[in-house]
Amino acid sequence: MNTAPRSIALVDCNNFYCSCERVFRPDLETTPVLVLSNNDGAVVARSNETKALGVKMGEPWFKVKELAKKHGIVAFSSNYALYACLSNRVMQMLSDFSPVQEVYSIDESFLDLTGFTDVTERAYRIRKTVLQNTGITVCVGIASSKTLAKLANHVAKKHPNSRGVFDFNRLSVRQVDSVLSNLEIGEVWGIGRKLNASLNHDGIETVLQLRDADAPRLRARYDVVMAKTIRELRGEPCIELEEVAPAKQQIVCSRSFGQCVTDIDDLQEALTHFMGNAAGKLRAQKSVASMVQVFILTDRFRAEDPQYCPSVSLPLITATADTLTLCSWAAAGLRSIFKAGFRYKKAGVILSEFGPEGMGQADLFAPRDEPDRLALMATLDGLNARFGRGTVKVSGERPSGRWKMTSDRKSPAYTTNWDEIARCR
DNA sequence: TCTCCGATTAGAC
DNA sequence: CTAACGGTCTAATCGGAGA
Repeated sequence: MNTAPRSIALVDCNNFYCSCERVFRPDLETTPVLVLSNNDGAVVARSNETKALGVKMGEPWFKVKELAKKHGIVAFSSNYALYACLSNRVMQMLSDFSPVQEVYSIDESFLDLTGFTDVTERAYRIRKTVLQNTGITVCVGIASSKTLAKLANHVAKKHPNSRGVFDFNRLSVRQVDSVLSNLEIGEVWGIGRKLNASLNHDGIETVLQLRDADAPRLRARYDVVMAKTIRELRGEPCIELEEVAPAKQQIVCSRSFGQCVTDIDDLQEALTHFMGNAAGKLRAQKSVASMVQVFILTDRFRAEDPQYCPSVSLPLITATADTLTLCSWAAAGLRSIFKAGFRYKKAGVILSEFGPEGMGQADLFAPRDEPDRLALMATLDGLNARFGRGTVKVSGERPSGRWKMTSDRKSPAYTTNWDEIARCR
């Protein structure tokens, strides 16, 4: 009988986007830094110094701007190419420390360290290796379930004397209770704002209280996810590591515009651009889609403007991943919902109802995609992979770019674009 | 009554 | 100088429509 607990590690990069920006700007090591969402809308990452100044996650940039100026906070537009590149390097490095890895998000990996005799040492080596090779600091939380590993990571981040590693498995039962009694349920993976308030209302405030709550009663009041969370808090692993990411069921590409757009041709141009992006992702996972959805939105924050947020669903007879075909469906969709006289702020496309590429779907007599069209798409994907996204794209005639998002504070593409590296001194 | 669907909600990052 | 609040994705649940 094997009674040894699992050792599941959650490795999480600290202030990831900010850390990425600093990798190429060591002069900003002690300067407060923040990173903005697409369209420079809201704060999505803060360095420790910025957090200390009271800047909140998700705060709109226009509300922070004054404070930023006053304290010399350096703000960056988000540079996803840079973050993805550094993420890949970090994840690759982490894979050396365990045969079982789940890349959970752009800055987090679960690693199964069960069976290693030197789990804590290994965790410190992970930290050291990633820091030395990329300049990015990570924290490691370890426990017998993913939910507890996430909590352990939170403790490692918060308590400097942990030196970045915290392992529940090395604690006595009493010590675990003590730690859990000092954590609020909002820190638990899966407990968001609504559930937090609702549980508080039932008198459950600490993680210890949640763990020891009457499970059947909570199961009745909440859902199966809550039941799993409680079991995981008790140390019983019931959420397994997913080593291979399952294929997406839906691919969305949407953006807010830098300025409002009134012209159907501008919306068309934007949708063509978004569809190029979405179809590329679709082909990357070797799927074809048989549903296209298109939506356009006015600015909900301008209460004085008339609002109009239509969308349309277009079921396709023939599933496809061909950008040109998908773009013409998107264009048809747009024509069917567009009304002049509104100020549109956002638009997007959604692909869904996926099937495997090359399978022609259930209807054997349905028309197939032209083979030379497939070859064209393969060539396009190849060029974009080799020379960077956007090297080759479908042309919406008369490109105006009036729909483009604001991104005034973007760092150069250090790791992906040679020209921009050269420009940066 | 059962099931399937779309829309809505909640959560994560 | 103004006005200014992100993008993707999954799972659960619920109510209505159709079998």
